[in-house]
Amino acid sequence: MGDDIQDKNGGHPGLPGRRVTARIKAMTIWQIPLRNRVVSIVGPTASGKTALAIALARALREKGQKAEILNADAYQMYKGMDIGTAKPTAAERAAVPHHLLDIIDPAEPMSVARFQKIVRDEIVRLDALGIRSILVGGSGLYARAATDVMGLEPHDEKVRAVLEERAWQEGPSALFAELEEKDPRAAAGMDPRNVRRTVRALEVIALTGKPYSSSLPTYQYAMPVLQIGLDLPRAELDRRIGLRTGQMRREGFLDEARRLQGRLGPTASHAIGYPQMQAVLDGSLSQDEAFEQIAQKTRRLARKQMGWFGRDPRIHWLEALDPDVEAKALDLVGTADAGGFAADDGPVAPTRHHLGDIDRPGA
RNA sequence: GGCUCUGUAGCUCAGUUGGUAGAGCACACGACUGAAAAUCGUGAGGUCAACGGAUCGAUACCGUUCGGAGCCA
Repeated sequence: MGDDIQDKNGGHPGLPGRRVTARIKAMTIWQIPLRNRVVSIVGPTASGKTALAIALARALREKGQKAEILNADAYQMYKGMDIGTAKPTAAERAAVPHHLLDIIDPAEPMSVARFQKIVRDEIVRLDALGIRSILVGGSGLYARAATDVMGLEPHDEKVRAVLEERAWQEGPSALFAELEEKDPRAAAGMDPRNVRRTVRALEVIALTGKPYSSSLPTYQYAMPVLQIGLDLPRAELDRRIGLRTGQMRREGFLDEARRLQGRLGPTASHAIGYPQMQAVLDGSLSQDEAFEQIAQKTRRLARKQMGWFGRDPRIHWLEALDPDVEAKALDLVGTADAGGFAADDGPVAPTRHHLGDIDRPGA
């Protein structure tokens, strides 16, 4: 067998370049072949991804197709973290089957690699049943891990712990110096002060003996996918975030956090809002201050998400405020299924102004 | 009314024994492969409350005014 390990791992791009990509595309040999094209809905929090996904699933159902929703959000996978993560409501879940919600305990750690395995298994399982997966998520890395050619290198808790201990003892620059020596290319791609990334690079090198790819693969799908992005003006986004934060407060976010007290693991404890609620429970923060902080952090998250998705040239952007978004999304799916789009590219390369700087002053 | 403290970046505050200023957070932009709602980088913000005095030179010293806080009456 001439099976190439690199390939199995998702391939490390940057070597052969565009030409090979084009050939693979022409042959449509997918790393993960599917009968039903996956639809991935991305965009900032509070842009209406869940609502669009449900509307789309229903519209497809009317056309005699089967489509169900897969959660691609790291924090909504946790049981009990409902209000703070703006999990779809019971009514929404009743409308269309949702998968990958409430699948792990808050104490458990989540990771891109683990998520990649879980979603892909689920996508394949549903596909075999003739069901199309509609992915809904706001985390760029997770969305990419689900649909893109992206092989994750191994991981070992002990190796990492040793490196982290060293970073603590010897300082980050000592570790980075070692990385520069062992893998100059990886080192060139990251900041010496970013301990997290330095540690991971050295971890991979220690485990595989091979250099670490410090940069993300080029945009290439591992399966038939259509990505739809929801865009909206910043002012409107901020307004919605404010409203949603207020709603979380009214729905009892504080009580939810009280129930989860002391049970949040390394990943779950980083979810926006929970540390703030904990501070309220400790008495070190007032509720008003806490919710103001939550809204602020959520706004920042939204900016970050817009930046991340704005860079992906394959996303087909729709205006969230457009009254016809649902119909337009359905059209996109139809066109994609008919082979109307090149496998990896949208019809129009997205430009900066798609991403909500409409309300920029001056001009 | 008297006494004391106080007014520096959007916010909380450093600082200059007199040579026109910084930090954290927020904001803008960016990087990103097993914590990603993470981690990290870069940048833009200030007639140092106002006016006057002394000084080569004031945000800093002196005076007055205005605004805040506290104590005593």
